[in-house]
Amino acid sequence: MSTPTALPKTKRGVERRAQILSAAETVIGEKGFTAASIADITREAGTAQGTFYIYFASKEEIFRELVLEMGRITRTIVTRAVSEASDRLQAEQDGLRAFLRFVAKRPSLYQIVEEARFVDPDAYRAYFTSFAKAYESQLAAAAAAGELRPGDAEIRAWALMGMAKTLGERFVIWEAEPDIDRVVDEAFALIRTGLEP
Amino acid sequence: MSTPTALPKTKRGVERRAQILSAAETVIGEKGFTAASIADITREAGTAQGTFYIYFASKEEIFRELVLEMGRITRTIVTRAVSEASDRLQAEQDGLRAFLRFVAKRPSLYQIVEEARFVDPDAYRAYFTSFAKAYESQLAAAAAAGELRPGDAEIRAWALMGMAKTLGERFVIWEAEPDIDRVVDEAFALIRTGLEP
DNA sequence: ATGAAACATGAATCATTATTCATGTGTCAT
DNA sequence: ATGACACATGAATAATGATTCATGTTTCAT
Repeated sequence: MSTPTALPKTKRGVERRAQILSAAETVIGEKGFTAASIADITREAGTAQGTFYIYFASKEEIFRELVLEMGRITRTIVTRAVSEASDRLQAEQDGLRAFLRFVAKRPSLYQIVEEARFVDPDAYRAYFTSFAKAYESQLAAAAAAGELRPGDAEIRAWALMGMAKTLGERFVIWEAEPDIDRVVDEAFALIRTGLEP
Repeated sequence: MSTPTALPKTKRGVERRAQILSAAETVIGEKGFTAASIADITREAGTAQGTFYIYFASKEEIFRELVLEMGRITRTIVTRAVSEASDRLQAEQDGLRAFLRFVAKRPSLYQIVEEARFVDPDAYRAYFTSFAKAYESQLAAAAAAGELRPGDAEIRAWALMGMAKTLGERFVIWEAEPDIDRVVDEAFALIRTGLEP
């Protein structure tokens, strides 16, 4: 059922596992978890169906793996983008842009994280909570340093994450030719100075 | 397959249909679309399985119905809350509060709309797009009237919707005893004046 | 070079569930 | 009050697709 499958021990095994994982990203990202069958995944990977179960205990397990991968990548990308900023407001703008570019590049992983809400709620929560924790402490530090207007860092973190998520969906995923810079500029203006005239 | 089922013609029929719809909201809201079986739904409704197909052509059809219902209710609730506001900023605050209260009251419908992204993407898009259209025109009018700082109304609408959605999930759905007023106050402060000191 | 451990295969199994249907019972316009 | 239509039943059907397994083939430490 959920015996955590051991990692492969040969070079070939490592490659096969990666092939299958990548195929799963493609297929599940396109068709969704339920519609994507193991047969679809192994066909995409170019292996027999049984091979799947050498590397993953279940369809759920490979899915969780994809969510974890997505978490690692997103955090890395955003952290790197933000680390070069001179102040916190600049970091907000850079982070948003990096995130939206990532969504444009890997829309499938974006889809997968959202579907995790239903397929693997714990993984979903962990993904956002771990992101939010880091985000929150950055915001709190910046506010304490007077770089931001005072305010609740936790609520801000989630509000800003939600904004980014939905902008990514609407203006990147749904758009044939996303204009990321325009979205970043407008959204950042809102984040920076608000709606009040 | 998808012959749109005719509406019931007797009083009993109308009641049964409503029973089944309500049971579906409960069961699908709790277990999710895939895990919720027709048997679960009819058991909850207290009818035989076959009865389901007198009123709905398929599991997908009843799901779409629930998404549409959610759309009607959300629009009604938010529109009503907003219509009493004296200015647009006040409307933002009132609308957010009304939305979060609704989420607290009907978490199942909230879940269902999010799952529509995978089960019925058209319905999902229609839900948010129709909401966004109205929201956008309100924001545009308010900006033109000088009640808001100038800015792109479409991007603003989606950014604010995204914020509300995620705050609802994190601070209402995930929280045993949501403190909606606190969330509204903090989020509104962000919306009003932004992060800049 | 070689054999034990790893890996690969794909057809068969097995469980789950949406949907149908043949046979009733209830409703309500006349 | 009654018959035509609407509704109700739940067991049978049928499709789907995850998982297993018996039988090979490949790898690599020795």
